[in-house]
Amino acid sequence: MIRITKQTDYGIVLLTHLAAHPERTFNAPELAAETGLPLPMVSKTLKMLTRESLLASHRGARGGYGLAQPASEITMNRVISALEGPIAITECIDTSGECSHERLCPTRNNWQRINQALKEALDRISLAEMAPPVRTDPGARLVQLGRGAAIAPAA
Amino acid sequence: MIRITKQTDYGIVLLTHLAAHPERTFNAPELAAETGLPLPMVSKTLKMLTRESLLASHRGARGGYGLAQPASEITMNRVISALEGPIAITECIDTSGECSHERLCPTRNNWQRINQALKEALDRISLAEMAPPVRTDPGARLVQLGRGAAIAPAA
DNA sequence: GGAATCCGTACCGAATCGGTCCTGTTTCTT
DNA sequence: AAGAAACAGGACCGATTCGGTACGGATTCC
Repeated sequence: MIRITKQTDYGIVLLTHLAAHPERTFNAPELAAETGLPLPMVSKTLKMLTRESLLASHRGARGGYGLAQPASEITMNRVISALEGPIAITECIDTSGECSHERLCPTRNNWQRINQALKEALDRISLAEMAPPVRTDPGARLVQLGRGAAIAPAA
Repeated sequence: MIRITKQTDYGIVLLTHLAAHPERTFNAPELAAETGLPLPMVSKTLKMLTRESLLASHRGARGGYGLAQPASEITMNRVISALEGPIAITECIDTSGECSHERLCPTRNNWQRINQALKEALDRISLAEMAPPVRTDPGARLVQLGRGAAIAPAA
């Protein structure tokens, strides 16, 4: 439910990896190797993030990718929006005029309310917060089960 | 992006319709007619909402559906969770043990953070808030373009 | 007993997703 | 100046999911 695509998952993994090494730049094969993700997907995802200006790219030999901004200034809202495309639609959201269900459909405005709530929630989380601090205290170790990508408001 | 399915959209339309007439109960054909939605889908959606105990059903002749609880006590989190299924997974979220990416994947825990943020955002919106109050003041009329179902954190 | 109504489930076409590949274009190195 | 390294942009394909339909069964009212 309210699931993000695998590519978005990949994107976040890549971004956090970049955020963890701000001094370096990475090319696509390096990132694929270091994250364990399939190269073609990594490449595709990096392109997309660059187009949305979350990443800065450098072409040619010795080219590569780096964060376009400090990780603390990149919000998860921007990341997810960039990768999942601008909007998800059910039919009539962009038919910015009449709608045959108009009279039967008073919920329209309240979707904006939900949109807004989710948007704000994601805006409060920065990429810097997603990249885990390097833990040296063993007692504070977190349980890490694997890569997950569920956004589940399940109770 | 982070899109809900059409069925969830339908479900919310149906629930708000029910919430707007708490005294009545409706059978599936009535709801389909009054909301303008296709009957088979309406039926399917109502069943699902019943199974998740958001609706109370009554079988047999003169049967029908009604809200299982007051609209103010039903949160959008519950509604969406009920219709979109409990969880959306990318591979290894339920492989509750090892994960081959374990060392490469420090983001796992932070997904919980995002999950939690979205969950809380949706928990703050009740069904009662989605069903628009009957407006008698023309000056306060809202612009209603149609049915929409985008959950877009686009900036 | 019959009709109305909900319940479960199987099924199908269409769209989207995950993934690959190929052909540019740019830039560094020698 | 030439060639290699790396990004850029699409086209393409199989598999899954989504939107929608249909049918047989169970339950309750009249």
